[in-house]
Amino acid sequence: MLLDRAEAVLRERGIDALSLRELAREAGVSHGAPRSHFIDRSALLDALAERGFVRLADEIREAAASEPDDHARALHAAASAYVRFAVREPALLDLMFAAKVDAPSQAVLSAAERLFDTMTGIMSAGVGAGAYDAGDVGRLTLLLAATFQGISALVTSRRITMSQGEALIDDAITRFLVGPSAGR
Amino acid sequence: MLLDRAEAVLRERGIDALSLRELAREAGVSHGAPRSHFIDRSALLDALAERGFVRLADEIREAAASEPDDHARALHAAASAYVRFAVREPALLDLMFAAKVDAPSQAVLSAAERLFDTMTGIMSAGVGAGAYDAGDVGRLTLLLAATFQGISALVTSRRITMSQGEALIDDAITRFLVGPSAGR
DNA sequence: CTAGTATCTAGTCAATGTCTAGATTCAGTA
DNA sequence: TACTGAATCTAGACATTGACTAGATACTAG
Repeated sequence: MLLDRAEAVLRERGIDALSLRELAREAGVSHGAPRSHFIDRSALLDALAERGFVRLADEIREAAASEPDDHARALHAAASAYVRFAVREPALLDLMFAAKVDAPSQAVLSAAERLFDTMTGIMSAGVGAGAYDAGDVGRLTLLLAATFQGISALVTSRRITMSQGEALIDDAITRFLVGPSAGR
Repeated sequence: MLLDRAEAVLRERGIDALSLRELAREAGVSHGAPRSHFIDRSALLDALAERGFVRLADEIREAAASEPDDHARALHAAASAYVRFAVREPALLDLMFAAKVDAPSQAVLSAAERLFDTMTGIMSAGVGAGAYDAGDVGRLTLLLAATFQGISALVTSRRITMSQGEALIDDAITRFLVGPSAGR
């Protein structure tokens, strides 16, 4: 599909190299053809971001599901999956969390919400395991999302290496699981 | 200066609207004139990112300095300054932490390092106050930087509101200060 | 078979980044 | 003072791109 090819360009050569006309050329169609599918370049970018959220949500859900009996390990697996996604698709993650001047599209917003819902599910498993109170899950999930995204941003912007990122994950999750009981 | 005007365009209309030719027009010079100062559009963007890091570092240093006697309040002030910067300059912050396909320029890297050094200074004050061990400062500063950046990213990408961001700061710092003593 | 929708073609336009040759300005020096 | 060299700017050119349009073509549902 057109989006697959666009995603590959994004991955290999960054967002600046992503051109509607070049995608059309590669696909062997005329330069106006993509317009039937995406009215805008920004519509294409939105579609890419949307797919990115869905894929990222899938990957961390699956990672967490690989450790159903140990909440700490599940969190760790999810975080690791998040950072690995960031390393694999840095430009896409950038796009997903780009600062838009106008409001993000509804499709992107709901895809982002699906990611957040997935993370909420992972965190809720911790309630059953006694890691936190049910009433704190919302706030804590938000904090977890911010932490994952922050660590990933440091890695994709080349401020730290991937292995430093992994170490940060350890620190973050240790702290995450220690805090709630001691915190109040 | 040219960079001031570029920063204003970035703030008001986003990175896509930032055009060398338009800057030249506004400055009343020919379209080729900016080339004497910036060989590339990306060179201009790098210069903007560099300035952004310097300004952000100044702002959080000053914020933390306003609470010299209370480390927790200093951290809170720094975090709040960070998020306020993000709200004021979302596109600039995006630029500062953009995922580059090639390595970031040396100038940008060292400006980013100055921000990190500033945060290290703030954290080091916590050692004297007994909040953490000196040996943990490096790792904890990295985690703090990731947390600030993550919260800011959620705000600038419109996933959460600014006041939710402020609440997240509270949670993050509470957790940050509780963890170290209990964590090991 | 037909009507209507989806997709594609081909042409056009304005805007942009980049490059180049040459003019202009200006500070420091012989 | 006169000259040199660097910094800055001008003006023109070119390829590329996103956006828009009118019209052709393919495809699907009734």
